[in-house]
Amino acid sequence: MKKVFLHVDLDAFFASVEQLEHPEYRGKPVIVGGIPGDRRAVVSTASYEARKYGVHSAMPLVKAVELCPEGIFVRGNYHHYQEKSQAVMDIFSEYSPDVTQISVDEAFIDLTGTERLFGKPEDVAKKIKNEVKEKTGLTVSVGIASTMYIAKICSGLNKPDGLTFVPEGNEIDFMLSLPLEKLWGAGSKTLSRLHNAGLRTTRDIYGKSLPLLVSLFGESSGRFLYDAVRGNQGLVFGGEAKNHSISSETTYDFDLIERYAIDTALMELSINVIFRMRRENVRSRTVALKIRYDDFTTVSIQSTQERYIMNADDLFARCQALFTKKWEKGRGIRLLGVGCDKLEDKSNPVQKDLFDFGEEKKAKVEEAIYKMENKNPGLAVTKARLLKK
DNA sequence: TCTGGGGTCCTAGGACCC
DNA sequence: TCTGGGGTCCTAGGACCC
Repeated sequence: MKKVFLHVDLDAFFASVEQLEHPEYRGKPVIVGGIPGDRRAVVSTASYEARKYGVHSAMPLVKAVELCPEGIFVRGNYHHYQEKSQAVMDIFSEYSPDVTQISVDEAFIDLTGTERLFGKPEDVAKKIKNEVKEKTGLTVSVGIASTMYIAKICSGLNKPDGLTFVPEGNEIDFMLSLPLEKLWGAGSKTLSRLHNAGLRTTRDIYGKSLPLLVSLFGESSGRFLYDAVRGNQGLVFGGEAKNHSISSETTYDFDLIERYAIDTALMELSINVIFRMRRENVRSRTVALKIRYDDFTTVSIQSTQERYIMNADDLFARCQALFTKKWEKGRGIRLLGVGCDKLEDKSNPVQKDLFDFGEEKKAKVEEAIYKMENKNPGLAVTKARLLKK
């Protein structure tokens, strides 16, 4: 059966949502990510009006303010974007049972075998674009191809409000006409390695054998490059994950030096992670701690214990222990992160001796707090220590 | 211009075992 | 005596994505 995939990408998603909800923002440069004065923020999304000033994602906010002083700057409301995203994903599901969401603003839709029901892929794409526009006010860009990888690349070629189709049989020509920077999955490091190896185009890579690419770039990257220029690459990102994790990290406006402030920060991050684990009904035995110093050097340490992490205090204590091991006292810390790895589904049974029953009471208290907060989201019950500035 | 936050996957080295 | 080869698991760091 002929395979057909759509890749759909919401245009300047966060900024577009802001413009929808604030008519006075429409037609103006909107920058989501922070407001002037946020020292260490970066741009999350810039509206197309803002992009004309040279503002783009991942740019330090300070720079964006400089380039576009009259811009409308907002920190953004991610819960809200999530809801909008869900509304769009629901529309996709009307056209195929097989929708793979790979981030908040994009998804693959497998249209294989749906032609009799819904018509030609191009017509389906147009219908989806219209329906999204009508129901949510947002525009999307769509790529259509026989592989997910090519669909993903071509959805990005005619933004915004684009529709790009690579007909069957044209896959190789399409890939060989593509500048190297458009290879999804090859970032700046790989590009410079390719450059150093004398490979400047997708055609250069296409001309090399698999063993040669593997010897140059290693098993995984070599194979990736070999497949990618043939349009054969599977899902580079967003596939079914083997090892789930939940983490929370914060970059502080000013460096942390003192242990008390650090501990307060670790506790806050721990509470965050625990509550999200509870919401997702998962458990873990592995804690990961991340420290980024003021010069941006980043270190991490993790440990797996025999017992499951039972509650926020437990997680906090483990974080403190890891932190003490790794900390270079006196250096300014710009970021701290706490995470739990190797998440397991909590509904699966667990061996008794991997449970610490002494810690269960605290877990119950947290459970109650969690329920209270769910009932009344305005109420933030939290550790007294976190209430002080 | 001085670099967010939330993820996933890969690699290399060490420990440990047979 | 001065040294194998393979497998697996764990950890730290890094690349990449949106």
